[in-house]
Amino acid sequence: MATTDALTPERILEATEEVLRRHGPAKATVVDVARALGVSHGSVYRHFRTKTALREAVTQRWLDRTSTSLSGVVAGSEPPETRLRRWLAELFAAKRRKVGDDPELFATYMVLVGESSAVVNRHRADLVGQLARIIHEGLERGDFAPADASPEALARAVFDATGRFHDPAYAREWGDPGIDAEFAALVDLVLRGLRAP
Amino acid sequence: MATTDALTPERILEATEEVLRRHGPAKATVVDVARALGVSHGSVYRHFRTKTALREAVTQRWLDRTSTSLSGVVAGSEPPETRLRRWLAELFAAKRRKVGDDPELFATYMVLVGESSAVVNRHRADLVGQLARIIHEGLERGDFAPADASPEALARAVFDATGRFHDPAYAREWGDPGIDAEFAALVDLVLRGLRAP
DNA sequence: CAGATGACAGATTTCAATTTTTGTCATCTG
DNA sequence: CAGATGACAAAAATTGAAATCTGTCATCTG
Repeated sequence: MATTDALTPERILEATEEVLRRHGPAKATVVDVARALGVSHGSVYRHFRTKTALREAVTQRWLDRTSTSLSGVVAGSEPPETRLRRWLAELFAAKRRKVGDDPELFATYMVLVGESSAVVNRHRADLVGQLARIIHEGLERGDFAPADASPEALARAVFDATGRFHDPAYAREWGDPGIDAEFAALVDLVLRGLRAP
Repeated sequence: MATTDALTPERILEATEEVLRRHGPAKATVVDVARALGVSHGSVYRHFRTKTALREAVTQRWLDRTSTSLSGVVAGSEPPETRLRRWLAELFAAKRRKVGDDPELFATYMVLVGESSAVVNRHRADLVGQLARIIHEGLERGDFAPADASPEALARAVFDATGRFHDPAYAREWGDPGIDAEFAALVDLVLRGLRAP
């Protein structure tokens, strides 16, 4: 079978994701991954130097799926304010979906957050960069007030301000009643802060 | 000795705080507290039904010291915007001081946060209430724009938005370089959102 | 008799022995 | 000879027995 024969990083990531889904981050071992692929664990180590690197690669792929989907909103043609609202709403929705659909992968992600892994930092920087692009456009068009802060600093502030609705540390609260109203109130406040008078 | 003779809740709390400071939340036992007081652990249980109740009482007292100090800012005579800025800055400063000066009590507090204890919820409600009073006054005076949200909802939004600078989950980042600039940027954004055009 | 005590049962934690896992590498194989 | 293998040492996790801790309560004491 030519398609499944070669042991590629891609195939290993696929198998690792599956193993993580089944066993969770605490129980999943490299030997499990090797077994799922029908190879020895030594072969897995040929492609990923450590177990940590493997976990990070899986998480990165998983997080990138969110970034990619959000970048569609950034590239949209609606006015910046609308895109910013949609972007924040979609980020919140995506995170909620991730907890609900993939609790084990979400737990893996939270392990990396706890270790403040480079992967998580890159993901955050990615998202803040997307925000900065929307805000930059809003400033240029005059929709947003030219505050004395740079688009990057504003983006960071918006990201921080909405942390309760995307930081995994708060995942437990995402099912609370009233959470949507609180999200709406916060987004309104932040957007009033950005908007030109 | 009349002053130290009676076994009062107050004396127990004092001793518990000391034991927690020395051993941390993981190692401190009720027997340690009793030993520090020179009584049997049964006597401690006469005043606090469980070890959890004792931990919560200590934490509550500790958190109340912050609330009380902040309520001075709420009662001040400066314009609401100034008080809001000061209140947020003092909350951030107080939390930083707490981590630095009392790491073990801070760790105890974080245990309760993890258990979403009633004490922590009361503390949060307390703080949001203080914010709401400042915001209410600002709305009445016309300094803040009468958004379609209630002072309480606005207060909650402000509290959530500034979480990175008071939620203990972020304590690790409070020493990062640039944190003060990020705090300032976020406060500016939030205050622009509140301010009347 | 109000309040303290400490023996006690059950729950939890600790610690050391054992097992499993990680990561390396000399060897093998197609 | 590129890539896979599995034996191996060191590190980490698991296990189960022993020790400690929590919470109760019958008893004691000033």
